[in-house]
Amino acid sequence: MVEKQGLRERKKQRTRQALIEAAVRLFQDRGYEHVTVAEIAEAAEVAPRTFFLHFQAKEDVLLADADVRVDLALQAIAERGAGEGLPEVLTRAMDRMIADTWERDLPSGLATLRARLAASEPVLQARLLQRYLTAQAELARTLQRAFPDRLDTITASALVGAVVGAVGAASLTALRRGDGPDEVRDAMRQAVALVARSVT
Amino acid sequence: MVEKQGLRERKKQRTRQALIEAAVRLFQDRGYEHVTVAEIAEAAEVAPRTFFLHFQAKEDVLLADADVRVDLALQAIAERGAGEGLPEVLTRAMDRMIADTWERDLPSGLATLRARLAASEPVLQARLLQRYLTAQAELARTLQRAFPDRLDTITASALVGAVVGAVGAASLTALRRGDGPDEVRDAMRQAVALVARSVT
DNA sequence: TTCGTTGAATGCACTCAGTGCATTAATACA
DNA sequence: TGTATTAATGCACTGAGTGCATTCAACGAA
Repeated sequence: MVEKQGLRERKKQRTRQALIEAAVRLFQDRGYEHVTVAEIAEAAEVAPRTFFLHFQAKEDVLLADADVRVDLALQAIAERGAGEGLPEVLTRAMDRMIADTWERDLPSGLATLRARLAASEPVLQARLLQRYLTAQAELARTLQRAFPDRLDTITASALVGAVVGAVGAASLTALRRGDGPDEVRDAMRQAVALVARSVT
Repeated sequence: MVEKQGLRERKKQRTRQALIEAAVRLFQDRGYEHVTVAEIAEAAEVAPRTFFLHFQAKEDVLLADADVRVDLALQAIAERGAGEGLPEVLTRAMDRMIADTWERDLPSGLATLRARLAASEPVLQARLLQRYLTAQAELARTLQRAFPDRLDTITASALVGAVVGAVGAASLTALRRGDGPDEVRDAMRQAVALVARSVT
């Protein structure tokens, strides 16, 4: 698993990591808006121009590894059991994503900061939800194919939009009021359950 | 209803409208990223600085009347009748927004333009989402205050997130496949109905 | 070991979004 | 009429992000 990459690649990753760590530290101290890209670069001991060699935009330094776990959800839909109905499949798919988020992102300190900053900075918030939106279309298509006689295109989109919107809003609200990992996870589950009820 | 406002206010609105129309036209012709604020101002025959007197940011020119629609929904919640339950109020609030969208945005092509631009420009997509999130929080707060014994903070957020997410996804899907105003409106209504069922 | 190739990092100059501040000129109002 | 507002403007500035040419260390083949 651990590919012994070349020295060049390792150096590149080291630079990238230095930028992330510098950014996180500075954001923690002074807030997202009050830190310039130039300052991040200086703290990481690279040229300002180098920052944009690794990240498309300032926000991306925080979202770099916050990948949307779409594959897990798609897989969960594919694993549909014989007698399983729509609400069960939907709930299982979302639970899979939530569990992964809870296990990997929420307990780690760095991820908590990311969540906190994302909850308070509109720009970050938007970028994060944008990723979920991109995933929505794919989820909707897969779900419709799994329940072709139950869902038309519009209903499938609406349903996925609803569940993603609900989970997003619930987790954001929980994070904003300072909930811990367990409460945030519960809020997300509650949101899924709410939407699942609409397709009983 | 038609307040005869002072000359100063009317002139201000005329400037604002000129900026919106110039922006829409230019965006249509050349795409969002390839139009500068300076060019919009020039086409509207005002100084560049004036643009930011009317809009906080470049993308706000496309969401100019979104605030009005949020107000419509808030008002609909406030007008809650004696025997009206949560699903009725929610449906009425969303219907009010949908009707306004259908009457004003869909025929003018503004909604289509917005959807098309948002689909092709990630930056714009992120910013538009950000605006919707802000509106969501306000709606959730108001809805919770209207049904304090029925909704906790998380459920209120999840519910509003669900309905906004559903309507957004449904309308986007309808617009993407080239539906006309009536079909888009019906798709949005269908999405609301879906979510409303979860709180019967 | 040598030498040509690759690519990460850099420097420079540039565009554009957005802000702060002071000023102008037209409207509102007493 | 004279005074107070305020929309619009001009100017100078910060900071994000890009295009381009250059440098130099790592790479790989002879």
